Amino acid sequence: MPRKKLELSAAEWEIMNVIWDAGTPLTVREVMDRRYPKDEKAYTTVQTLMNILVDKGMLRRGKQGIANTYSPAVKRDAVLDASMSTVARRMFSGSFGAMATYLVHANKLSEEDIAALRALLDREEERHG
Amino acid sequence: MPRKKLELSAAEWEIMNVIWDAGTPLTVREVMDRRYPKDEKAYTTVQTLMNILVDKGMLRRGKQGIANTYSPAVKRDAVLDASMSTVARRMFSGSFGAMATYLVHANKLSEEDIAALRALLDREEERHG
DNA sequence: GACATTCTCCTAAGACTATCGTAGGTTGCT
DNA sequence: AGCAACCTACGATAGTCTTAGGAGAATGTC
Repeated sequence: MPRKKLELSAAEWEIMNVIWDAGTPLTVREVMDRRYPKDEKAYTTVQTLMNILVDKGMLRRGKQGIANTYSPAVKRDAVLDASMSTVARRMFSGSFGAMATYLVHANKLSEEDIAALRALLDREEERHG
Repeated sequence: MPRKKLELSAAEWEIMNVIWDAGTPLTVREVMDRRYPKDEKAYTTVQTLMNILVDKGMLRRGKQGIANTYSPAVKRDAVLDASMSTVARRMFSGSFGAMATYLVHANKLSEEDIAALRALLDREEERHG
């Protein structure tokens, strides 16, 4: 049975990001070309990882000629939500507010980031009354 | 040799949080009492984890009678910075701004969180001119 | 002194991750 | 038909994470 946990390792994130960005199904070769053009990882390593991602229910396998193709089986936002919840739980006692505070407080945001964030907050407030 | 990477696994975060919160050196038993009062983990498991944390340079070992005591060797903020940078790199193409946007956009913040965040932004802006 | 308790230290199994090699199938060119 | 290029499937290895048991030292109690 497919596993349920919507969590990804570092290497898995790299690959999922390529595939989410692509918008169309990709082969192992295409992921290689885009993400590891200098063979930073072996072809078979990427292949193995992508097969694991199928097992995890993250990717869906298709066929294009002889080659397997892979497309997302879950939305990036869903994985993002699950992963960020885990981060919040581990590092901020479960509080997303504390995480936001950290970002501002720890000087992680540029001037532009701050301006954009403020604008976003204004818009949100308006939307919700 | 001590390792350098300022990264923690899930179980390691649990323990480090207890010790950072305490403010004083703690024994394995004390960590057990505070975090696993119902023996959710075996004593020796916690002990092993704490020894690993010493190896990683996260904890410093002391003595209190026969028992070892453990205190933080690194500041929580330093580990938070390193870990959040990793998260940003993996999940938000390295952008903390994108992470902040996500928090607001994905409805992860309560009314209070948003108000507090806005106040914080105001104060920051004032501080920097 | 004997016994229970409480430590420490050492060891290790099981799962997951990351890495890659090898064997063998398809395709297409000459 | 033969060969190179490319693909898949499978297996092997090493490392980390999580968990915990067992041996043996120190301490407290009777």
